[in-house]
Amino acid sequence: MHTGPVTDPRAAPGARRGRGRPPTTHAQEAIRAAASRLFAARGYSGVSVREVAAAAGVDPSLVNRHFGSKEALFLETMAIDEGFRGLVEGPLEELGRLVLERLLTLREGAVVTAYAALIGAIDRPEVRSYLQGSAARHVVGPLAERLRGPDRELRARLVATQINGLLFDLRIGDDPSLVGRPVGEVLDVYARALQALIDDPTA
Amino acid sequence: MHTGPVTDPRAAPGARRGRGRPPTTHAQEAIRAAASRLFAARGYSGVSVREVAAAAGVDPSLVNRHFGSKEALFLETMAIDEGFRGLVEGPLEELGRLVLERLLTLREGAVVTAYAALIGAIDRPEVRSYLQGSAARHVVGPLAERLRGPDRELRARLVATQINGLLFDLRIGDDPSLVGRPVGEVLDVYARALQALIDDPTA
DNA sequence: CATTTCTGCCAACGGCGTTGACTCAAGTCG
DNA sequence: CGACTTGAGTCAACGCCGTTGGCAGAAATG
Repeated sequence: MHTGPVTDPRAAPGARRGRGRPPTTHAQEAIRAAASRLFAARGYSGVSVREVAAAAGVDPSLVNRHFGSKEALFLETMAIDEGFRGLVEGPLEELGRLVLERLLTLREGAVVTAYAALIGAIDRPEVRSYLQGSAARHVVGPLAERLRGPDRELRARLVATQINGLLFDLRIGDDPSLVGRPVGEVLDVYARALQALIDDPTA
Repeated sequence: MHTGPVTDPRAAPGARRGRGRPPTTHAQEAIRAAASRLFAARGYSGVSVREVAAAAGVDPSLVNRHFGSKEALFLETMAIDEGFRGLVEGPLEELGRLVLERLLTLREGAVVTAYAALIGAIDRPEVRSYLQGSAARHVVGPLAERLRGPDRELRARLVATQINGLLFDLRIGDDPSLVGRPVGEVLDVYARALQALIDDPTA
């Protein structure tokens, strides 16, 4: 059930190879597209390799041949952490609000959907270490440098904790309190909590 | 490989039943004990039903006969939310600190271990709704009643979000920043963030 | 004692992620 | 050109998974 042209000459077995050839085949791209859609919609454990293969119109063993394993495919399609780049940039005095505006704008977008899927697969050690690294790269690291006052590293770490809490609750809340609520309300209230960690406590 | 006395007369097939009989059999208790230990140590997806049965010294099919399914057994052994009862009791002025003291005291205890396992199984819809209900019962409900000022429900909800964030990070942090650190440090810093939601913003 | 109830055992089901052997087209090079 | 290598795609199978249904037999019930 793939909509693309089945008669695409590139789909023929033993597709072109060589120097000038693109590094991915038709089947690889179909697998990646199907995996992105299915994992985002139903999570890691809710989608089987055979299902991805069927949606992509290929043999199940091709998935592991091209991507190594189900988990590697999952990380390759869901781990889009450049979406969080620059999350903690901006003036410190209003950074709490700024971070939340960015997160809630991202909401419903591919980045947050992917993060929800990653959170659902937190049992997997490799997913866990990816999330650790992502938080370190995009939140703790950049923020700790800019904070003033004592406990900079810890405060930055706990800002990441608050962000994780929000993303986690967007995940466990299928419809409820947070989602569907006017963005401004959540924003104003939670921004105070974030700002309490950003402000220099001795000032 | 069960250490208990195999010759325990109660272990004989067709153990006693009837009015005065305890509502569980030897096998049921062995399964429950093995499941508690294994799920707490390695999470939902890291433990198979057959493994629990082997550790309990019983046939795998007995697990589903007595507990219905793997997921039901998991919830029955890990869902110990009475451990969070009274979490948000105490004077509002220092409730942020008080809540964190309780949580970090619980840390390393069975309650937090079980919650880590539940968080790891957040993909399962029934686990998700259990966690929602638990937060509503022990945090959002009792706290919203006591808060003063605007947005009481939302502020209580976001306190639960912050608690979830902390528990989530205790889960994804296998060893690092938060765990192993002097309890007082995390406590003092994060308490400010919690208190920012508890205090009446108009006061 | 006859009947019901329920524990526990066994074998099997369909589905899972993954692997290895194989075919065959495309590219490489003597 | 022809031999060789490379890698995509196919097929069948492996071992493990959660779960189910049939069966034996002891305990409770009358």
